[in-house]
Amino acid sequence: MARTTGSNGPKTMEAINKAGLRLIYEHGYEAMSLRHLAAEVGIQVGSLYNHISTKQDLLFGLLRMHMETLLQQLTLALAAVDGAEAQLRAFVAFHVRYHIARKREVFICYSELRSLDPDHYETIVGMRRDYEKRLIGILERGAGEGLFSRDDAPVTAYGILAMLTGVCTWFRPKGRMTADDLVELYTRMVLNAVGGKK
Amino acid sequence: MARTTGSNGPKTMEAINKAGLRLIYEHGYEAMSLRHLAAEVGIQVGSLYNHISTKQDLLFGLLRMHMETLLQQLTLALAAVDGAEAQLRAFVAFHVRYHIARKREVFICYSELRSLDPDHYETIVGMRRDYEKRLIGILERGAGEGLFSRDDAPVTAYGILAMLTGVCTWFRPKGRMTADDLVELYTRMVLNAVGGKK
Amino acid sequence: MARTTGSNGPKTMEAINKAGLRLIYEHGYEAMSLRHLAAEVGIQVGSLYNHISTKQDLLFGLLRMHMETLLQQLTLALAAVDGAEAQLRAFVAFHVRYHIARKREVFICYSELRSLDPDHYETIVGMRRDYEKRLIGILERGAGEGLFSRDDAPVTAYGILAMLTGVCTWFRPKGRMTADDLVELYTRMVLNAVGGKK
Amino acid sequence: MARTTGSNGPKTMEAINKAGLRLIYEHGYEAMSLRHLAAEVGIQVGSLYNHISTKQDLLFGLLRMHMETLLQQLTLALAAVDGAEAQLRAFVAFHVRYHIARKREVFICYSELRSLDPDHYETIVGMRRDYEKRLIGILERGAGEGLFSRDDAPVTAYGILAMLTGVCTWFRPKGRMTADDLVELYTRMVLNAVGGKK
DNA sequence: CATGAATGAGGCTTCATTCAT
DNA sequence: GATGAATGAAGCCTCATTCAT
Repeated sequence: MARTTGSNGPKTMEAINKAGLRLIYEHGYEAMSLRHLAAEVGIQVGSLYNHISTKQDLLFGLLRMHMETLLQQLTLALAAVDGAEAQLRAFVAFHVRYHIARKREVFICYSELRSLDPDHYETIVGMRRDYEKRLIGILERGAGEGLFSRDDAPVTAYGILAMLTGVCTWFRPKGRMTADDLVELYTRMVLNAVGGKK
Repeated sequence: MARTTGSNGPKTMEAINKAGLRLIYEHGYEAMSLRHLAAEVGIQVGSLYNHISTKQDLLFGLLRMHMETLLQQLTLALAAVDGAEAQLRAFVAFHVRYHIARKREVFICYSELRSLDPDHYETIVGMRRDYEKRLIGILERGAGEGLFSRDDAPVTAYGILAMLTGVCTWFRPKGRMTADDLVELYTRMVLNAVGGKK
Repeated sequence: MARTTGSNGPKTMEAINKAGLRLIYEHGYEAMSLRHLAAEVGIQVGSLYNHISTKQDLLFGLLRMHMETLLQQLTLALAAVDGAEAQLRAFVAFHVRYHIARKREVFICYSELRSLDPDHYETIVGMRRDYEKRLIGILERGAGEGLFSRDDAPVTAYGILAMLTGVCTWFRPKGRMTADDLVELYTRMVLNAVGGKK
Repeated sequence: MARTTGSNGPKTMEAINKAGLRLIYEHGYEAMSLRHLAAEVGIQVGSLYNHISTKQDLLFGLLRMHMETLLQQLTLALAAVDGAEAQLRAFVAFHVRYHIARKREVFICYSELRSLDPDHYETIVGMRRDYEKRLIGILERGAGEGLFSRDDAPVTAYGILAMLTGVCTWFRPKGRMTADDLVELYTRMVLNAVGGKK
């Protein structure tokens, strides 16, 4: 499949990352064999090692790149707006859209954490915690301003994140609902869920 | 660990299920070897086959048993109450408590779906769909009675389920929050999220 | 080759050791593949692992067993005689005969030291040093009694050992010389070499 | 190590030989990878092939160069003296000093014989036999003149060679003994060992 | 019911070598 | 002369599964 003969260095690396992402998503890291990956890229198994150092490194590379992009883009998305409510809206919209667009990266970043070496594990989990702290911060600011409920902010955040992240499990772009509809619905649900006034 | 030498038939099967559940939870189905499992149970690899027919069957057995229990207990929990709101409260309470108590079964029932043979996959996914339908039914009834919002019930249900199920990822019994606190908080959040009056 | 079908456990282990010894002797540890070894034994490669834990362990097992036997037999050989000269004669006779009889074990015990893991290396080298000390002790006792020269005993011992050990490189049982002839000649050379009177 | 970037042709070849000698000495021919060698030289693997034709050729080149030098130098050393005893003394002194000075070349010339292709093997072994014949010749001449014992000259020679060659295994320049001391001691031992008068 | 030895496939990784640039 | 990407074979080792005892 996808034989990119005559491909040069960078192209091959890119092809490995792309195919690797898909195969890990579909079969899981443990279940994906490098044989399979190489076949998908259109090279010999041994040739993979001109581009990656180990199978583990391939996984780590994918997850780290994902987390870096995620954090970067979130920063951009939140920089644009002021006020706790607007920021919560922006967070929900960004998170949902990003998770729909990159459902495979997101999925393996959760499901394959346990396949990481201890060091790599710590790195990724640390980045994830940074991400969560952004939402927690918004909730706390909102609660401080009397906009949101004063419930435990981390636990509230975990609930919201789980709910929003769930979309990459079931959302289908051609389903009953558009991404816009979904963002609107989930924004309303989240605002209601944390709504202090009432 | 758990070397129960001299164990007789049913006890061994039980030990296999218990150790299998833990090992699959900790390492994943693909990454768990029968050698590992046998060592944990305290028997030789070959002896496993006096109790299970294949590795795949062990997984399927665990997942099916889990889903059967889940559905059964949900039925009991919902049978006790009347009215959409009370049923929604009962659902949230049941789901959260059950997922906290059986986090390993719940986790592998999501994460190892892809490790199932096609037939087994259909069976388990079918049972899961039954479970989801119970919540969807409650939401629709509540919407019909004007208690809940009239948003897309399945999508709303998916959001709620994802949020509630998330607890088995992060909840620690000795953490800041008791299970009761958590149930209360999440019940409120869910009711707010679907609350139609406003 | 050498298909011992229907062979049971201990027999297989023995066959592995025997074939392993020969192959390591002929090709060297690094150059001997487990494929090759398994074929020689008449089993599949994977089946080797029912008897050995790693390739390294196979090597270590062979070397340790060799050194243990060597030390044991030397003790027996020296226990039978009294006096430094008689002991030196006994040492030479024992060493030459043993090294002729077990030339393969002896050879790999020198040549494959570097293939051992650090721990295993220390163990074997330690046993070798014990062996050398026996000869050094005899030389020192003899020198003390005025029978042998008073030259540096360890260096003298190394020279003697190298000379005697050399036999396993070139001695052929059907050659010009019998083992008895060889023992006689080398005994005389060694006694002359260390002879103090003069 | 030894990264001599910008090295030109002959220098690179020299660096390859030097590093190759050391790596083969330390790890063995089979265990030394060209990757390892290239890294040591400071070039890429592929670049090695601008200087050597195969890995086997690298080995053969090292061994042949060693044997040529050895034979040449021996000729020089023996040309200087007359008489069997003086020649034996010269042989011992030369052999010990050379083997101390070039212990790595000497060692691999024994240990890696088996790694040579049949043709290369014959060439090197032939040169070795030439070398041995020089000592055998001396012993026979000495025996003919009544200076040495009339024992089997080749076997006597093998014993002497083994003893002398052993030095490259254990001799340390900063040890208890200087090279001069060693030459003196071993010369005496050898003369005693072959001494006919007595 | 448990054992341990066997199978055959397949896992990740390294290797010597080639060759277009 | 050097590079780096590719090859294809082979390395050690682990796997799920079977079966005679």
